[in-house]
Amino acid sequence: MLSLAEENYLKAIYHLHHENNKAVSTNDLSSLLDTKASSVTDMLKKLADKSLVVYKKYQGVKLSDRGENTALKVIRKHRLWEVFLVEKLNFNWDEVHDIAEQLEHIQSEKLTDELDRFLDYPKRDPHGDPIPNKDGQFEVANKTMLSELEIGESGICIGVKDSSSAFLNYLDKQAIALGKTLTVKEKESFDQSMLVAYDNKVLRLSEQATQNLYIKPNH
Amino acid sequence: MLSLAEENYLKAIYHLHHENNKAVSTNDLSSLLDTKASSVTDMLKKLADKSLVVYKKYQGVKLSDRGENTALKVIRKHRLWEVFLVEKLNFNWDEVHDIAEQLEHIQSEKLTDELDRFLDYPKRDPHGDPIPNKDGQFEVANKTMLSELEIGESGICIGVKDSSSAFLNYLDKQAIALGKTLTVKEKESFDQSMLVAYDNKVLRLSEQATQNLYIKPNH
DNA sequence: ATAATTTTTTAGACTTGTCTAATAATTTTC
DNA sequence: GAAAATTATTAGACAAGTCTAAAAAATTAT
Ligand SMILES: [Mn+2]
Ligand SMILES: [Mn+2]
Ligand SMILES: [Mn+2]
Ligand SMILES: [Mn+2]
Repeated sequence: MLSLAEENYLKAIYHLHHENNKAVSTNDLSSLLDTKASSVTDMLKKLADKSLVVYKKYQGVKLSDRGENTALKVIRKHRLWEVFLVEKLNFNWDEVHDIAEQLEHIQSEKLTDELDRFLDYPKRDPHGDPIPNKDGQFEVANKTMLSELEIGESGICIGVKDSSSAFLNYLDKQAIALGKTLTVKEKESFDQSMLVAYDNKVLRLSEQATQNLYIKPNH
Repeated sequence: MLSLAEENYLKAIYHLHHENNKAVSTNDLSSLLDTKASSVTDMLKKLADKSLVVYKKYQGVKLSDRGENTALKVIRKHRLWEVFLVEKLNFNWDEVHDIAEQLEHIQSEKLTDELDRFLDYPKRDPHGDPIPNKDGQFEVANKTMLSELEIGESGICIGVKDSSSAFLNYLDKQAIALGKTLTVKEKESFDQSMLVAYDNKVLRLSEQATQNLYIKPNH
């Protein structure tokens, strides 16, 4: 059975690997996990000994099949608990991440699967991220960044890249939520900001905002 | 913030203290927690440094007010999660303890209180144990051991002392559940076993069984 | 009241996961 | 292609929580 620390490393390696599609560097792990690089090196050796990662000195690290499987289980739990907190316990989407970071380490396959059933097998978490099923499979959505849309194009907001409280609160304040249809009215070449229409309003969104909103484009 | 180990010690001290109403010994803690006595001594010193317990060498340990408060919070969480698992996730009462041992350490007051609300402020857990409210208060039931009842007396089964899987499974097999009315028909002085009537049957219960069933006596 | 037994504490060690400081390898710059 | 900068690893230390073995205190028995 894996420790909390080991599970967190596997999850971090999974996320970083699927961001850039190449071996994950010690420093990237160190900054994501908020630990020193030397601690990361130590842990990578341990994970390699347990055949959870493939690690060669100075060449970064990748998950083994077993490692990826384990990471997906942790991610599944994280996202299911986030759904539970929002759907059943009245939490807002900006409040759930830290608690899910704790709950994702609870060990009980029956608990996970019963929770999944209780929530009616949700496909996405409150931030739009896909929830792996019991076998680790999940649906990849057809999505682009809002910043990629051209003037006149529109699409449905289906997720956030940055799920920090700060960004989620900003979206709440602007009444931008998952499921809303956004239409690009103008793009400012000076600062890449956009005028975006939705509901009955038009709003200017900064580049930081448009580069963190996932859109399912219409057509 | 307290570690998982510290919380488990506080909870163990709480339970042992309220069993015998006297200072808790190192060996009793050691056997309940399944650690060596020397480890217990080490931890008691740490807890005393943090003013969570009152500890004097060779004289056992008691909880401070802060320590008792903390223990009650952990117990509250443990029992609320047990209710959740049974009421919402289809768990049987003999399957919930080990998972609740993990869930009781999740840190979020809002989570605990929302869970309480979601479950409709339950007063007792699946084993009949009282659930402390937000302020640590709980209802003490008027109860005796089944073994204390005289022939002809009856009462409602409201809890178990031993909540091991083995005992709970045995009760399931005999269809003895919380809420059932039991009537003592005979007591055997040789082995303290009892003939007990409930539903439409009469059953012989051993001393081990009758000393682990809590009864709310009629009148 | 001494001896024997039991309980508890101390001393020293080990594991996990982390850190700092120093060193080594790799990559970038000129 | 050497020097400089960056990235990664090693060496040695530390805190938490545990262990074994030995010593000390308390309790029980004679
Ligand atoms: Mn999250
Ligand atoms: Mn999420
Ligand atoms: Mn329990
Ligand atoms: Mn219980």
